[in-house]
Amino acid sequence: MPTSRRRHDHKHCIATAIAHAETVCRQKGIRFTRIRRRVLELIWASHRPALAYNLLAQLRREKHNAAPPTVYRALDFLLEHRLAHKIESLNAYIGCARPSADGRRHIGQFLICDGCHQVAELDDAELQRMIESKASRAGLKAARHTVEITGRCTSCRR
Amino acid sequence: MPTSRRRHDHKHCIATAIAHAETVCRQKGIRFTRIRRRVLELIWASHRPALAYNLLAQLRREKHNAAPPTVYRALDFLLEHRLAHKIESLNAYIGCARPSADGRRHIGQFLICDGCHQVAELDDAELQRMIESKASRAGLKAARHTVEITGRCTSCRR
DNA sequence: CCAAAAATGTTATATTATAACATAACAATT
DNA sequence: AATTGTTATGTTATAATATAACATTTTTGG
Repeated sequence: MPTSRRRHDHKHCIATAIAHAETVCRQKGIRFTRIRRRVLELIWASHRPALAYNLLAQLRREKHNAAPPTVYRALDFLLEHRLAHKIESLNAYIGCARPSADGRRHIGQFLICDGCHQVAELDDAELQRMIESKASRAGLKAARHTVEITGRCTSCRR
Repeated sequence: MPTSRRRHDHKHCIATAIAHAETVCRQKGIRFTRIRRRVLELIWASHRPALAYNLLAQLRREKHNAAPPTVYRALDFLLEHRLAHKIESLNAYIGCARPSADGRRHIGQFLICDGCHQVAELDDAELQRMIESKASRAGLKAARHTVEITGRCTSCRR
């Protein structure tokens, strides 16, 4: 759980994520609009997964006419381009911490702490290979996977 | 994907699952009531995950006053005692195919076919060990995990 | 039987997500 | 600058998933 290291410079996390998103969007020729950018910033406000309606409430402070589709469309965009991920077991959204600048297929695995609710992302090729291999042996050609590991992080165990 | 084998005797699946549930409940001294049994039977009607409100609609045919809590309570019971599992990426429920008669902690992994929507369950110790080890190395003591692998089963690839 | 505990009934509502259609902004071309 | 197609956003309504809260019934164990 890298994010539990004390006093990490979180503004730097946000800035990096946004800069990366800009690069990706420029490269792909897709539009990083104000709404999409703002939603991504709000998601990155912490290392805890954000709920869609919380994002909406925050967005509304600045943008009175924001509605559910406003947020869900932005989320769909961010998920599609892997700038964010959905944590299925929480129905919540988190910024992608393992951007792959290249077009490589990226499938994360998530570590969720029960105590502080922080989430860290792995992108472990060995684990992915084992998953694909196990699936294949059972007759399924894996296209993607959801891996969410829940427990207690080091700080929360102290 | 074992369930895609031709003409498997599905009534046998159901009967086995119900018989197992009876055994488990007797052993644990918990109550396998009519509602709980019926919901488990409905879940086992196929190897596809069942949606809670579909279960409710079916239940209502026989039990006019069934309401959302009727189904969700039964589901909670079945999940708690690991007679069923929730597929998080689908918000749907499936019967547990890997009953452990002993009290052993059982955490499944799921194989989901995009084509026929059937789900098979693994209970792979090696995979679980790798997951726990990767989590541990990243500073998380894993307590449980959600592993849902999506792709195409053998029959659907033909 | 009686009291406590567990399960179910009942009503209402919270939370998450999408449908459907209208309008606006943008981009490329003339 | 006007035209046109495309993408993004606005807007209203509603679907789908899940739980809260409290009343009543059923079961269990003394």
